[in-house]
Amino acid sequence: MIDLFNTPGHMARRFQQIAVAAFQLEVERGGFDLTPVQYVALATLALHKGIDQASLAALIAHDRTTMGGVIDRLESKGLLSRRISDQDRRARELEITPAGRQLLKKIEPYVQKAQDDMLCGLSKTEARHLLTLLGKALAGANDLSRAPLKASAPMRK
Amino acid sequence: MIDLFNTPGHMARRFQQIAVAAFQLEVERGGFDLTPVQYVALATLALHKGIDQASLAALIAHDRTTMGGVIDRLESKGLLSRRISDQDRRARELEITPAGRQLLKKIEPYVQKAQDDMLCGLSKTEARHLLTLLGKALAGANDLSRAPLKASAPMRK
DNA sequence: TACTGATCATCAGTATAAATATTATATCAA
DNA sequence: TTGATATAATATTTATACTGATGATCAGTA
Repeated sequence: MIDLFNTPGHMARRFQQIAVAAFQLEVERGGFDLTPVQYVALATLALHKGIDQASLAALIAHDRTTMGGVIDRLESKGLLSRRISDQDRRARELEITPAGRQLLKKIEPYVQKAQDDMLCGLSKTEARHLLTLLGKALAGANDLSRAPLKASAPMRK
Repeated sequence: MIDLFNTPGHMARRFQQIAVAAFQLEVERGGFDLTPVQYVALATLALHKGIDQASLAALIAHDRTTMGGVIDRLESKGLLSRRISDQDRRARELEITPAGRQLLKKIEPYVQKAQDDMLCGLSKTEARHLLTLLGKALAGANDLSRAPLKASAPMRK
């Protein structure tokens, strides 16, 4: 019989569950209304002006279908704008709005606090060690998920 | 600016994403139709005959509401049965069916394989170390999530 | 030009996850 | 026993995540 509670699968789910809860808690404490995924998408967009949805999804290892909904919600909050690309009429060019940029700046300390919170049971050294091992595991198993992480925007062959 | 890709939050999401994908892949390869959550619920039920939904949810650190849907799907697959408790007519007593028990037995090697897959980037020693650190982090931050893990079924005050 | 294959976005469907409200039932305290 | 409180399950809403399919468009080629 498998010892469920010590499997990487079960621990992965718990860790993610705690990560989301910590994020929500801190961000709400700051008076913001933003989910973890929305934050990551917006923060990444801030660094990649004019990127399209599929490329953004690839950058943060998200499914492109899921990303559509995330973008919708960010757009309706006025945090980004979306327009059809001149170069490629299939693609939507995304751009962060001034409101989005301002939100990112104000929310950052709360996000940082949440990151610390979820590792509160570990020493500084242990925390660093955990992130290193986790990073190595992710790199090794990256291709297993539908939305593997790509180092940069997908190449045109 | 936060380095998103090395935050515990982002890594937690990726790790969970890969865990689910590895599980689906192996389980499908074995010809089964079961999600990770459904598996954990069923395997835990096998060890706790006659438990009610809320207690099962608490045992595996799941939200009560979410568990309702999971149970529904397991019931419709004929893997468990549900009846109103004699002791407490609010509660539904759950019991794994013979079909459920048989499925658990047959699916186990595939589940085990998935657990190995998601750590394929690590050596045996590193994998053990990662699980230890992850366990310690979870214990320290357990109370942050809405569905904290409880050692046993919730106590009656 | 017409064809082929790939890509971008979207849609429908299923499942997980949590928050909130409601209903039914228990339990405790006055 | 009654009234307050707690709990079990359900329903509803919002958000994430993936599968498979479709339509529009693009790039390269015959």
